[in-house]
This record gives sequence, C-alpha cells and structure tokens, in this order.
Amino acid sequence: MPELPEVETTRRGIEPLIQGKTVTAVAVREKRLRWPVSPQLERLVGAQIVAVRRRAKYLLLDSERGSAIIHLGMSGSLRVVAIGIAPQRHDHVDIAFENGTCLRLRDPRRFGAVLWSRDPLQHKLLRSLGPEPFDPLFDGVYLHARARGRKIAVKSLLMDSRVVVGVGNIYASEALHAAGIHPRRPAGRISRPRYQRLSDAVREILARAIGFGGTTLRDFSNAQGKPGYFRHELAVYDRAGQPCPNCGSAIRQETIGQRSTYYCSRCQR
DNA sequence: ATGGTCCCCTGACCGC
DNA sequence: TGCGGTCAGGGGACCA
Repeated sequence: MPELPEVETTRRGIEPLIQGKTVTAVAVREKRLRWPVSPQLERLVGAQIVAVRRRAKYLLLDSERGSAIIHLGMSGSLRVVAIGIAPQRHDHVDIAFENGTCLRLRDPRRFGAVLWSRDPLQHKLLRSLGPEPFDPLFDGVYLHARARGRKIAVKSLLMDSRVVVGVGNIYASEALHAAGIHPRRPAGRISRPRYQRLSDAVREILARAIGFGGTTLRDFSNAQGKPGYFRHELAVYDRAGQPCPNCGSAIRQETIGQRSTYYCSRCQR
C-alpha cells in the first residue's frame, strides 16, 4: 500500500497528536507481523515521544530510551483514536498516551513491522538505504552513475531502495511516464539528461502526491481515517486501456519484476 | 555483484 | 449466494 507520500501523510497526521506525549501502555494483540513485534516496544511505557520521523517508508517514533520502527507493508495504516474505542479485526498494536488517546496500527495482510532500536538509522533494515528523493544528492548525475553498466529495467532500478527510497509501484510508473522513459528500457542505456528529467519527475510527483494526502486505491487511510485523493491525478497507474492524458493512445499494462506496470508506448521510449 | 523469482498474508473482485 | 481463481501499494531471502 503505502509508498513515500502515504507514509509521509501518516507521519504528518500523527506527529501533532503524539509528539511530546508520554506513553502509558502498549498493547500487542497480534505479534505475528512480517517479523514478530519487538518485545522491546514495552520500553516506551513511561517514556515521552520526542519526535516522529520518516526514513524511506519507515516511521520512527523516537523516545529518550530508543525508537520504535514502524513499517506499514502493503496494507498497514495508523490512526490516533480515543482509548475507549474498541479495536477492530486486524487492529494489532496500540500505543496509549496519558491524554486518553492511542496510536493504533491496523494491518490486514500483516506485511508490516514494529521493531525497536537504540539507533534506528543504523538498524540492519535502514543502514544500507539509498538517499531520500528530496535529498539534493538525488539528481540526474547520481542516477546516471548508479545505472552505469546495469541491464535491469529502469523501473526496477527506480524501485530499488539501495538506489533511492520511497518510490513504489505506483509512483515508479507515474514518474517514468512524466519523464517520457519506457519502463523496460535497460537502466544503463539512458542518458544523463534523461535521468535528470526522471529525478525531477520523481520529486515532483511525490511532492504533488503528498499535497493530495497520498493515493488511496483500496484501503489507505490517514491518521484521521480519511483517504488520499491523488488517485484522481494518476496519469497511467491502474488505467490500462484508457487514453494517455498526453497523447490519447491507450495505456498499456505489463508485468516487470513481478509487478504490474503501466505506460504509454507512444510517449515513453 | 547482478538479475530474476518466490513468498509472507488477507481481502476484494470477477466469472461461472 | 457460493466457489475458485486472480490480483494487490513492499521487500527480504534465495537462486543461478
């Protein structure tokens, strides 16, 4: 489900509601997520949430004792609700606060994760990640260098979190369309100026999507339980057979790297 | 190192 | 209305 815009939308939604709050209890109703929910999460009890950060698609709840690392996987969402609200099916974890609210993780498919680290950026899952798309380092020169000699489809390169983080299946298709690059083109056979277009497009699409509160295809919802509205702005994703907004030819759907890919064969070469 | 495949899990949807 | 098949926004593990 959530790519960078959805995770950032979630971060912005929960930050003002939990930053500075002291945790009074942690409840884990289902610990079998992608990995078992860390028992260390209990360390939050009595501690204050000093910051809510995002790195790639991970949310970091920082306390003086360490950080909870939360990943939403494909179907996860976080809401802040009153403690009295009864948990529904798939509401696996609650973090309760002194003011009578709690942060509640729902994740039907259980591909998400709740881990613990004293130094989250050095955690095994985070330490080898590539730059954030909004990092000035992420530009055409960088992408061109990382692609040198690579034969994989450019779409797969764009979705490789060691190269750049946060670009998932929806926004990879969208950015390649905006940049006029065919998703199957071998990564090593794209010029530096075209990679500059691509890095610009990635940033622009992600920023616009954040502005719309993310994309809700099926079940994404923000901290208030509301959907995101970028779905109506998608040019190609989930639009097989419909006209390309640029040129009107039919949008094609193919599988690349086990993932559905959408593109316009006329605009993208 | 690189590229390709498999799979974790539940729910929605589609055709019969 | 029920049933089986297919697909889904992530990404680690494993293979050649």
